[in-house]
Amino acid sequence: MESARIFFDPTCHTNMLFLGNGDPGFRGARSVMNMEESSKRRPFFSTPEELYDEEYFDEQLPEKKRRLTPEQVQLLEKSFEEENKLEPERKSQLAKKLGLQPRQVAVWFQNRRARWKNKQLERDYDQLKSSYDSLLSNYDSVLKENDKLKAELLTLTEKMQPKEPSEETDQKSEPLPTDAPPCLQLTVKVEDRLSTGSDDSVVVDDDGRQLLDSGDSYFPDNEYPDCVAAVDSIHSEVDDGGDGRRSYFSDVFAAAEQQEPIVWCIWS
DNA sequence: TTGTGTTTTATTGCCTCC
DNA sequence: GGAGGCAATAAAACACAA
Repeated sequence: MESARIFFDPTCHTNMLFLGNGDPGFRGARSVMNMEESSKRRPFFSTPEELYDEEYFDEQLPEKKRRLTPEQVQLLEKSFEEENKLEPERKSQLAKKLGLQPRQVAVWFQNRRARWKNKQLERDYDQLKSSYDSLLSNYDSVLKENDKLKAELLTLTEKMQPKEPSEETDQKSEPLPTDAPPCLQLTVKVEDRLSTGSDDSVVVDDDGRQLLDSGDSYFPDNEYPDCVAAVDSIHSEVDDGGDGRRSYFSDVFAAAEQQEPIVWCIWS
C-alpha cells in the first residue's frame, strides 16, 4: 500500500507531494509534485487522509519540477568542492540547512558528479588532442629532417667518388675494405638505412622517448644481436633545447669524427 | 510567440559492497 | 537483502534566435 505525504519547502515557498513509502527521501519515491499554483487556491494538506479525500486530487497533475534557488545551489557547490561524496550525516545536515529533502540533496550530488565527470572527460580529450597535434607536428619535422639528410648524404657520397671511370666501376662491384675510414663506412650504412623500406614512421613510447622501428630498438636485433645499440641519444626538436636544427644523428657523426668507439653495423 | 537546443531535477534499473 | 553509486533516460525549466 502506497502512502502520500506533503511537505513544505521553505526555500521555494511551495508545497511538495511525495507518493511512496512515507519517506519523501526514500529511494523508491515515485513522484514529486510542486503545488505552488494549487496551494494558492486551496488549503495546505497535512495528512495522506486529507489528500486522498480531495476530489480534485487528479487536477493538479501533471507534477512540476522546481529548480533550486541560487543560494541553495551555491551552498551545494561549496559542499561539493569540499567533498564530492555524501555521507548520510552530511546529507541530513545539508538537507536541513537548505530546507530540502535528503533525497534531493543526494540526487543533486549524483547529478553534479555526473556533470563533473563529463567535464573531466572533455578536459582529458583536449589534453590528448593537444599532445597528438604536437607529436604530429614533431613527426613532420622528423620527416623533413630525414629528407634533408638523405640529400646531404647523397651529395657527400658523390663528392667522394673517384674520378677515373675505370676505377668507378670497380668501386661499385667491390665492398669497402674493412680498414676503410669509419666516416666512410658510416656514410654508407646510414644512407642505406635511410633508404630502406617505405615506412618512415616514428614510434614514441610512453615516456616520450622515440622508439625506432616497431620495437624498442631501431636495430634488427634478432639478425644482428651483437650490433644493438641504445638510441637514447636521438633527440626531438621540441625537447632538444638547442638551435632546433640539430640532426638526429649528430651524436653518431660527432663520435665518428672524434674516432670514438662506436658500434658498426653493416646492412646488406 | 514559437520552435529548438541546453541545463537541471528526478526516476529507473542494474551493480557492488557490507 | 538493504543502501548507495552510476548510467541512461524522461521531462520540466530555461535560453535564445527567428
